[in-house]
Amino acid sequence: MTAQPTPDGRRPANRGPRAAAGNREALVAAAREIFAAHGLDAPLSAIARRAGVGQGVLYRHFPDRDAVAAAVLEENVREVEQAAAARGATPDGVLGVLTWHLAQSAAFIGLLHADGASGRFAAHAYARELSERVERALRGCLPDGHRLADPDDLMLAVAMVSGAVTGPTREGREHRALAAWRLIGVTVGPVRPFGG
Amino acid sequence: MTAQPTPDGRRPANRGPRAAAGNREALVAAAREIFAAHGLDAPLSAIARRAGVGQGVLYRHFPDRDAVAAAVLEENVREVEQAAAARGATPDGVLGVLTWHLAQSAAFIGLLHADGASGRFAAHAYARELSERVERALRGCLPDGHRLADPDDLMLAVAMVSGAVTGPTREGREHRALAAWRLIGVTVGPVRPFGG
Amino acid sequence: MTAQPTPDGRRPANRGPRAAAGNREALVAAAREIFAAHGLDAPLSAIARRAGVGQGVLYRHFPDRDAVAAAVLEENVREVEQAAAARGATPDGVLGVLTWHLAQSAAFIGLLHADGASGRFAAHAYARELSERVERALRGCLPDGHRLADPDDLMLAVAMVSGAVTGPTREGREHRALAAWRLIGVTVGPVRPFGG
Amino acid sequence: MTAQPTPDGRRPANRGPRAAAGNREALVAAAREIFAAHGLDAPLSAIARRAGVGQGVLYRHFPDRDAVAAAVLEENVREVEQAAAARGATPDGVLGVLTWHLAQSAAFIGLLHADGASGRFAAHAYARELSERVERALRGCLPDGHRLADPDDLMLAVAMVSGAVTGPTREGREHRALAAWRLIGVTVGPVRPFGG
DNA sequence: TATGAATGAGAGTTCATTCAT
DNA sequence: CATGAATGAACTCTCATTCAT
Repeated sequence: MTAQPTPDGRRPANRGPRAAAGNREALVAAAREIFAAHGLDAPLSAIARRAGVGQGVLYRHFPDRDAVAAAVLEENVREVEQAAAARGATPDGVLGVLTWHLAQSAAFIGLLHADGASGRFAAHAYARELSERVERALRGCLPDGHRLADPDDLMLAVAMVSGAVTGPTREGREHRALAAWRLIGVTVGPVRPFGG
Repeated sequence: MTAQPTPDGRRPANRGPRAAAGNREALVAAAREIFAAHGLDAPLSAIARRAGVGQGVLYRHFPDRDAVAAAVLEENVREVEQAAAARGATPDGVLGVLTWHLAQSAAFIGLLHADGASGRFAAHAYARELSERVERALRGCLPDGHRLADPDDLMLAVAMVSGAVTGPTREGREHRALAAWRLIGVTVGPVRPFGG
Repeated sequence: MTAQPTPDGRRPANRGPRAAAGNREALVAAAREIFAAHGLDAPLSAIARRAGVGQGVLYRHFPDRDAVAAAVLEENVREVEQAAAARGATPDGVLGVLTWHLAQSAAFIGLLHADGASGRFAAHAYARELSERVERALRGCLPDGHRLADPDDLMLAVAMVSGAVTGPTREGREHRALAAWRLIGVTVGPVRPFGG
Repeated sequence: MTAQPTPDGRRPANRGPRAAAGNREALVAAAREIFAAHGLDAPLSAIARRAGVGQGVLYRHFPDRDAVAAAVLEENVREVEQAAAARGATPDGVLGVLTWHLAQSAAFIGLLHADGASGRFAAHAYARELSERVERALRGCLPDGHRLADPDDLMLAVAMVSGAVTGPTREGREHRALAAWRLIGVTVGPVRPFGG
C-alpha cells in the first residue's frame, strides 16, 4: 500500500514522453486486433500486452473499456467520412468502404449494436453519435430517390448488414455482407479500406 | 423460480430424483431471464440462484455456460418449429413467432450471432444446426417463388433482422425488427409467441 | 473471462462447508492480528493468507473491509459488555478490561477514532453504535457521582485514553494507557481480558 | 496552488532555480490540504497536482511520503514554538495555538499518533523529536506547579487531546478538543493560529 | 441427490517511482 | 530544472468449478 520498491533493481527502459503518441496508436491498433479476435470482452491487459506497453499506459490514454472501444470505432467512422468527402465519391464506393470496415472487425459490429441492454456500454450516446456521422456521410452521396433515401432506413440497413456479418474468416464475412446488401437491393462498390 | 425457497435457515429437503426434471426447466427459464437482463456473460451463480437451486445442480444438468445457452436457444427454436408444424401455419404467422423470439431476448440474438470469432462459443456447430432447423421450419411454409425461397437467403435474412434488433425496450426492438423485414420486402404476421 | 480450467489439475483440499464457522473465526482472529500489526489499511489478502483460507472465503463472510473491521471490534465490545454484566462487576474491573483491549490492538483504536474524515469508513454509524454500547456497559458500573458520570465525558475519556495509546510494544501501550487514566483522575483495575 | 497553471496546452516555461523555494512551499501547503481532506494515504500525485507542479518536483524536494508529512508537521510545530517564544506568551495562549493545529487537520493528528506499529512511518524518530519540541515550547510557558509540570504528563496530555479530536467538522473537532483539555483540568486560551 | 462453501486464477485499477525530453 | 508519460507490482474483487456434507 505504501512503498513499491523496485522489485529486483531492474526496470525496463522508460522510453519517455516521446513514446506517448506512438503508444496511443499502438494501443488502438492492438485493441482493434484483440477486439476482432476475442470480442469486446477481451481483457484489457491483453491489449496492453499486444501494444507492448504497461497497463498503466492504457489507463492513462483511456479511462475505461468504452474509451478504448470508442477510439477504435472513431477511426473506422473517420475513414468512412473521408471516403465520402473525397472528390468523386460515389454511393457505391462509400458503401464499399463501409462494408470493408463491417467485415473487418467484430468490434465495429459490436459497437454499432451497443444497446445498453448488456449494461456494459455507457458509451451508448457516443455510439449513436457515430452512427449519425456514418449516416450523414452516406446520405451526402446517395442520389435522390435512392432506395435508402430515408435516414432511418439507411441506418437500419447498416445494422442489418452488420447482423449478417458473422463467421470466422474475413472472406466469409465479406461475402455475407455483400449478400446482405443485395437482399436489401443496394449496389456496393469494391470492398476495400479508403485509400487501400 | 420453480424450486423451493429456502424455508427459514434450514437446508431445504433433498427432494430426490423426481425433482431433476423440474430443476432443469427452472434453470432454463432462469437462464432465459438472466441472459436477457444481464447479457450472455451473467454469472452462472445468478442463474442457479434465480432457479432456486444450488450451483451444483446447474453443473449436473449443464457442463458449461455454452450448454446453458444452448438449452435456452433450443427452446426458442422448438417453438418456431411447433409454430411451423401447426395446422394452418402460414409463412406470415411463423415469421411472427420467430420475430417475437428475436425481439424477446438479447440472448437469442447473441446466440444466433455466435460466430466463434468471439472465442466464446465452442457451440458453433450446435448453433449452426439450430439455424438450419429454423430455416427448415420456415422453408416448409413459404410458397414457391417467395422472395426468400433460397435457403441461404432465408437464413441471411434472419441474421439481418437479428442485427437490426437493438435497443433497451421490447417495443423498440419489435418495431425495428418489423422495419427490417419490411426493408427486405417480407410480410410478417402478428408478433407473438406460439400459442400466445 | 470465460473458462478457468484448473491450473495444473491439482487443487488443495476443499474442506467442505464444515469449515465455514471455523473459517470465520480464523478470519476474525487473523484480522485482529494483521490490523494490529499493519494498521487498518493492511491488505485483505494478507488476512486471508494468515487465516489460511482463499480470498473468496473472506469475501463470502465479509462484503468489504468495513465488515471485517466491524467483526473485530464487535468481539472487543462484547467482551467489555460481558465484563460489565458479570456478577460482582466493579467500575475498576470493567475499565481494566476496556483498557486491555485499548492496549491490545491498533484496530480497536483506529475504529473508535473512525471519523469519516479519511473517507474510508462508511461504517461510521456502526462504530457509533458500538461506542454507545461501551458507554452503556460502563455507565451501569459507575457509582453515582463518579467523575465520569456524564456519558459524554465517559466516551471522551475513552477516546483520550485511546489517543494516548501509542508505541510499538504492548507493555508501553499499557503503561501509557494507565498514565492517561490517571491524568483524568480515574482508577483502573487490573488490565486483562475478561476471563483472562 | 502557487505555481503556474498550464497555460493552454503548452508546456509551462521552466522557471529555473528561482522557483525551487516557491515550489517547496506550494508542495507543503498542498500536502496539508490534501492530507487533511483525504487522509495520510492520499496519492502523492494529488499533492503535486494541487501544488501545480510535476511529480518529479515533489520527488526532488522530498524523497518519500514520510518526508512530505514531516514537512507539514514541522510547520505546525514551528508555529507552536513561535507562539511560545513570542513576547508575552502565556500557557493558555500557546495551548490555544496548539489546539488550533490539532483541530485543524487530520494529518497532524495522524502524525502525532505515528507509532511505527502501523508500519507506515519510518519517521518515528523525527516525530518523537517534534513531540519533544512541542513539549519544550510548552514547558517554557507553564508556571511552576502547573498540573502538567511533568514533561511526560504534558506530552501525554497532548496525545490524549489528539485522541479526542475526531469528527468531520472543524467546529466539532475544536469543541471536543476543548472538552478534553477541560477533563484534564487544563485551561486553554483562544483557539487560533499564531498570528491569526 | 442437492446444497452452497471453499478455492484460487485472473481481471480491473491505482499509484509510487523513474527518466527521456 | 521541470514536466508528466511510462512502468509494473500490488491490491481488490469476481466467479467458474469442485466437493464435503
